[in-house]
Amino acid sequence: MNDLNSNLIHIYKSPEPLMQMDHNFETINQTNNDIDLNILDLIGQETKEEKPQYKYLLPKTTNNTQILLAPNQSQVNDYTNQFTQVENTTESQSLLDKTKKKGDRNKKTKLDQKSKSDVKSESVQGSVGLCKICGDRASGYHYGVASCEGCKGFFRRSIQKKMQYKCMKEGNCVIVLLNRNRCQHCRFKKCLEMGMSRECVRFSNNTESNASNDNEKGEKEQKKESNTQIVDEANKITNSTHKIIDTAVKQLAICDRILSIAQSHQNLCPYTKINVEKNSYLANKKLINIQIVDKNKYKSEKEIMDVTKEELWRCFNVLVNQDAFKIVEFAKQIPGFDQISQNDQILMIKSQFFKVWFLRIANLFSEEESMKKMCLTFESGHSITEDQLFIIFDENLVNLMIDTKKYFNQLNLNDIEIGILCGIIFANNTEPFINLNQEESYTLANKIRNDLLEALRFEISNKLKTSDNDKDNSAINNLVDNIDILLKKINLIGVLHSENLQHYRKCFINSKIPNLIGEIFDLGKVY
Amino acid sequence: MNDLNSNLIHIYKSPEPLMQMDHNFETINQTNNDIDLNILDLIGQETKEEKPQYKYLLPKTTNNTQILLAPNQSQVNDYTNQFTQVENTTESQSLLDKTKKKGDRNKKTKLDQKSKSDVKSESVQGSVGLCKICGDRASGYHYGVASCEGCKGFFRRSIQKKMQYKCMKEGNCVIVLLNRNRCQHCRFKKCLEMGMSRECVRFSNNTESNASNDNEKGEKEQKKESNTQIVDEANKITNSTHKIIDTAVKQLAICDRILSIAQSHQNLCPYTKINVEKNSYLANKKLINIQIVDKNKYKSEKEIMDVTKEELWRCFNVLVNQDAFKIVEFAKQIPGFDQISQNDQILMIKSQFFKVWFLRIANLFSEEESMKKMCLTFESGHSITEDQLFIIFDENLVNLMIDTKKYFNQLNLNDIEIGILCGIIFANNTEPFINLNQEESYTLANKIRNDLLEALRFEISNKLKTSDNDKDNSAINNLVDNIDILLKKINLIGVLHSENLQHYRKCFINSKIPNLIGEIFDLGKVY
DNA sequence: TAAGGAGGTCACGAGGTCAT
DNA sequence: ATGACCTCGTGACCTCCTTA
Ligand SMILES: [Zn+2]
Ligand SMILES: [Zn+2]
Ligand SMILES: [Zn+2]
Ligand SMILES: [Zn+2]
Repeated sequence: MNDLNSNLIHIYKSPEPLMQMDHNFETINQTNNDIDLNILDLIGQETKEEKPQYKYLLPKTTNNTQILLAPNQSQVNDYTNQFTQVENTTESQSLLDKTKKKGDRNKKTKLDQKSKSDVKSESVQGSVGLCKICGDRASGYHYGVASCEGCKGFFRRSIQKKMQYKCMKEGNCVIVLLNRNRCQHCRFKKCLEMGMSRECVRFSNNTESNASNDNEKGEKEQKKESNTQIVDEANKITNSTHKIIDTAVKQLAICDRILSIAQSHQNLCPYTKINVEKNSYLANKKLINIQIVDKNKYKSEKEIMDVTKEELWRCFNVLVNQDAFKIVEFAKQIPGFDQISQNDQILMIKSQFFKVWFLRIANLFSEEESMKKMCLTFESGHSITEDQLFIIFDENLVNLMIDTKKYFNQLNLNDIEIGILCGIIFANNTEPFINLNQEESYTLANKIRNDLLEALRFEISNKLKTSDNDKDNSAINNLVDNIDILLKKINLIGVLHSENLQHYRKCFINSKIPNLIGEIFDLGKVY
Repeated sequence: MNDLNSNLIHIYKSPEPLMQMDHNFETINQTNNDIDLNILDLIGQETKEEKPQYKYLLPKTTNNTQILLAPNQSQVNDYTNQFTQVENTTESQSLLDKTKKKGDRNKKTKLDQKSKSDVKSESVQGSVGLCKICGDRASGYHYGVASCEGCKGFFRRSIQKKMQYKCMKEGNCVIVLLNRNRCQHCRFKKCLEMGMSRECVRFSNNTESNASNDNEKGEKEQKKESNTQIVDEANKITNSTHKIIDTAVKQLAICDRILSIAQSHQNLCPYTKINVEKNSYLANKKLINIQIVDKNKYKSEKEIMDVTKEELWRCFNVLVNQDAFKIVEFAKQIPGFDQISQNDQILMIKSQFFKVWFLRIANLFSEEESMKKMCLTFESGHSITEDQLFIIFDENLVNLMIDTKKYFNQLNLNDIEIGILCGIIFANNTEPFINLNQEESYTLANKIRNDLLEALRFEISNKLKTSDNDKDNSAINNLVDNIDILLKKINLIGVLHSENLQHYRKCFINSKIPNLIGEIFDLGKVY
């Protein structure tokens, strides 16, 4: 019967069965299974009744069909469902679980989501490599095998609920990231094949577990997969594609961030190039001039100076106060800023306010042609001269402001970059946070800062984009470094300014200070 | 009031108000609007009561705040919104909204007894926006597209039940919420157009901040004129990034398609290189030998030949029949094939069967060393020689088969490519469809074909990938062209074979033909 | 204490249900 | 047939716990 190479001999016996085959030849006769099948059985019945032309088994014989299609059989009609989970209704327990969980869900509070959006998956990546089951990025060794969160969870659930899966195809589905959810049976099978085991002792011995894994891996992989080729390729493509997508998504996020903050800035800062162009404050410049009418009232020059100084200081504050609203609003619109506790939002605004204010208005801190002096022009058109500034503030501060402004000019920043920088300055707060857990505020602020730095770099590299790559990078780095210097200068301005404030807090206690500015600068509170 | 360049003059009048400003200077006094504001008003109240230190307006003065933030105020909320994507419910929103939003952060805080529906609707709307198909409120991403429950269910039913719709108009009905139930055909069409697909399940899970953003962003951007520069730049980046993502997603879909069809092929075709290697049919080759025992029974040589021919033909059919089940099954597993109406599925299988069969078995249609003749080996190990084929079929057909086989060898296709090609051949059907609206079947078949061609090209380019790009493309194009020639040859085989069938239909009416093959080849029906 | 794996949590979206 | 609502599997993220 099993003679290799033995030819089959058909021996003619009688005309009725024209030819007769020897026993061996039965193997190429129709097997029993085949007898009644026709296309419709294979294609499956449609609900509507038509097509009498394919009449074999047209009446529903689902059972027959099931039996007859032995090999691939039970799924014939289910292939449509191949994405659904076969679901074996592990009833009672799971139902209980669910209802309970539902209760929990409602309890969910704000605490988690702030942290949720933050960290994302990046923390997990790296070291471990790829999931042995599906090729996704592994998050560590789970149940003895390097595997991803998905396969880990899947295996845990499968064991916990004692799931019984059934394959819709031949039980040899290829499992890769792309399709790992399409066949639970084969996924579970592969988990086992790869050596997953719930009993796997947790911290037995690293080397041991590694070794055993490797062994099993070796064995299994040999057995496994006629289609390693396919799997490898799929994994390769999937991974590279995911990388591309990750990058692109990240870019989109950055772009989104830039757009957001740039718009906020443009809308809330009257001193951007675009807004200045539109409104021409400079053309409407109105210099502030303070004259003491009756000088005799005062005993000394010094007293007159003090009075003048105080009034200038007051005017300055009134003018700054008008910007203050917008600056505070801008801070609030920084993506992520509102995640920080209010205490610390206020803290950050207070500590960084003057720096941001300066950077915003730097564009309108320029030389008055007629006077050859620097002149600071506000939105309302009122201007304060360099000389007046020297009256108001410490000499060092004003000099630093002028110096910084010059440096600022050299960098030739556009509105977008300035907007981002304002955000960075806010996030750069170095005052100790006062929230219950400072750490959280610190983390949040740091995230904002890093995100914005990333955005800044992206924006810069976009601005400087040319055909030459290498040159770009150095140019970018150069500009970034210079911006860093600028930030340091501005930071120093902030420091000097707050020193100045100390003086005002002591000397001009009764000055009428706008409330917002008063709060920001801690003025009018020291009685 | 608007004197350009008019300096403000502060005239000292009395010591009490140390200085007095002229009218103009009032403009740099606090405006009424500013009077009551402090940081907390701007930052917004936190629910817990703390911080007495910022006492201005600590009691909720939401209305005031609104009024006071006069200038950009109504937008102010918008800007904030743009980060959280809460749509403007166009109500008398304002700070109310703001506080609500804050609650909203914690997405499902049902503790807030408020109106459950409110919270829910907002959160739903906020997170995904509108249904891409009908404009209703989307309930999430379904089948890859932001869509409402209605469209989701509609698409699911359409797929599950393989519905065939027909448009009563021109097939270009506009689908909106109000009329979405008027024309199923166009609704389904729009679902597909918007990218709904069962295979394309959304993968990236951190769409929270990105995916939903971009569309709405786009709308908003158009409204803003002020900073076209930013918008342009952002749009440019966004668009290019989206293209990247689209490409990547498409790649994933292609990869999925390849994976799916390659696996089906591997599972259902015994003649793939891998399967042959595993099972070594060739080693078990059993030649079919038909001998007429009693030659005297027949009058002429011709009669004997006819008898032999019929028996060989019968054997051939039995053997092919065993493959037929798998071939039909394979066809059904072609992604998208089950969307076609059953009539036309059957039509396609019937018209393309022999071509696919040949391509599948081509690998085992090879020269028998001992005989120096071509020999066709089936899964069961039974073989049919070239000579026998010449008996069974027309000389032209057999010659073409041999020629095609040689050409096939030159191309050195791998299993994956052959699998995809089998799919392409099925989809290549040129017989007129018999479904009520042929157009639909045609469209579907064409889509399958194009998808598979894309997949084939992708697979080929992957296979041929080297460091050199240009060379690749020409190599790819070359191979694609050659495959095209192969397909044409195979097509001709199909044509010749069906001509041969005509003959058998007439001459061997009483042959016992396996049912499936009988139906596929329309045999045994012509009484 | 840090590292890292165990199990738990819950938003999300798949398919299902049933009053309309 | 439709779609609001339901059930439940999935996996990214979390906390807890063990071990070095
Ligand atoms: Zn995995
Ligand atoms: Zn499976
Ligand atoms: Zn819809
Ligand atoms: Zn229509």
